[in-house]
Amino acid sequence: MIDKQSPIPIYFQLVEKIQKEIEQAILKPGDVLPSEREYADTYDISRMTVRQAITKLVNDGYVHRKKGTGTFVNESKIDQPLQGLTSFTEDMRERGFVPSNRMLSFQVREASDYIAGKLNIALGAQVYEIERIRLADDQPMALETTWVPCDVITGLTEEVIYDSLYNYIESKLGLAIGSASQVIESSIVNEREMNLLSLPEGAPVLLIERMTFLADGRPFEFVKSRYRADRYRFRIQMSRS
Amino acid sequence: MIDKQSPIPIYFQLVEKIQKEIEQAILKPGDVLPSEREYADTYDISRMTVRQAITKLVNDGYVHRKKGTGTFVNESKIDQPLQGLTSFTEDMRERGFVPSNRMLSFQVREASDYIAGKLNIALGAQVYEIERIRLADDQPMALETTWVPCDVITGLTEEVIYDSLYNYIESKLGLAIGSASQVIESSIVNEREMNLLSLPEGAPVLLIERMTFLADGRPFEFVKSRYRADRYRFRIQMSRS
DNA sequence: CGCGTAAAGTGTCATAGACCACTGTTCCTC
DNA sequence: GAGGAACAGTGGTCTATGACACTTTACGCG
Repeated sequence: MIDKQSPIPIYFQLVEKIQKEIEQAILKPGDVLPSEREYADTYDISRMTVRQAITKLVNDGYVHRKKGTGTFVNESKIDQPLQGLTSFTEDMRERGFVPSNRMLSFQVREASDYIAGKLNIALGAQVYEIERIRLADDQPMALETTWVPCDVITGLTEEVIYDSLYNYIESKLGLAIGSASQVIESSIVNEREMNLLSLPEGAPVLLIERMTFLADGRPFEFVKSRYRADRYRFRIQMSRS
Repeated sequence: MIDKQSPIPIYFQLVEKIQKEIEQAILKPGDVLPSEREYADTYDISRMTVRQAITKLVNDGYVHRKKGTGTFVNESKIDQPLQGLTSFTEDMRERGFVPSNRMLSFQVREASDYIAGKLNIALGAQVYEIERIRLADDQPMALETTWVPCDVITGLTEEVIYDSLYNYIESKLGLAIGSASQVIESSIVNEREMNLLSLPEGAPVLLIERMTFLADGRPFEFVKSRYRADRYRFRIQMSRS
């Protein structure tokens, strides 16, 4: 288990061992770890070395110590960066739904003042404008309009859109997606949305505006979505510092 | 300088001493700290104790170590909680509003099944339940109910709440806030909210549920907020990977 | 049976010494 | 002068040990 001859420090071997046990649910949230003295005896190493290992696990958010009681596995692994930037397609798959689209319109047009400003492109530059209904398990989930500058994302077709825009950008164009800035607000459906999303009058919807940037900082997408509030909740993880 | 008889641990006295020197610019960014052995000699303490102090400073982002070279003061610690996890108070200040509260109720009670489950505490354990109206520039912005387990956050008073809970936890209790998980959804005001938030019937509100965790993984706060959709938009930044 | 106290177990703090790998300097050789 | 080897200093790792404070459990007294 612990190889004293290995060039890998002993304390680090122990860190990895305990991490693995937590990930494999051998040690579950709330469980007590063996005591420091016990680890020291078991592996015939110094207690200070055990301490060094556990201190690292504490700093990494895996466990916490309780004076006079023991060391316990934490509830939520803070470390897991599972909650990153995802597309609708990825988002729905993660939630266990089968995502699909109903295309309403796909066209190339000149950017309006508003859109050009958002995407930081010249007024009147060409953009793709895509409007579609987003479905999850064939149920309408959201109405979405997307604007993409033609000179940044080239060769866009309806087929690409049916698959996954993000996948196309990363796999086919070889561009790295960097970050996104989103604004979320609450609203009431208008008449058009009522019909398209099969909602009654006065139903609440979640408005999400998203600006997405490539890793080099160029904006490549501006999206306005209206999600059915009865079917969709937006989840995020955030951390201090 | 270092008092071995003090109940304050030696390593911690050293941490504070070095922190002060950095804050008072006696040690400037880029400067080398005295070596571990030098500290040990100067204050006649063990090198391991010095090491413990410096390790804390490394974890807190004050300094970094360079093998075979020395320990250096980091560049100015950028105040970073910006796009991260912020309280209502911090959030509003950032947006240029003056935040305030109108307390509706403040009590200690037994956790309901639902709340105990959320906060991962024993059923019937004591929690603070705080309900208040959040104001920005004296205009009602949100209705918020907060549950805080008594055994995790001790000594909570109305005065503390009027100031800032997060500030109290970090400054007074010395606990580090770790991460939060939020769920955002859209809804329509109910009658009670209508009156308290001065909204017309059928107005949309943004529901935000937040679970907040200490750095050690313990949940310390569960909040349900209802924001006026006409005044509040939720902004987030996220990045890939 | 209840309550307090003792014991056992835990993390916390601290000591002193040792060897290692890495970095920068100094000095010697060619 | 250039190159390399030796050296001194630094952080990184590890051992072995001890005292202390806090928490839970067990026991024994009343």
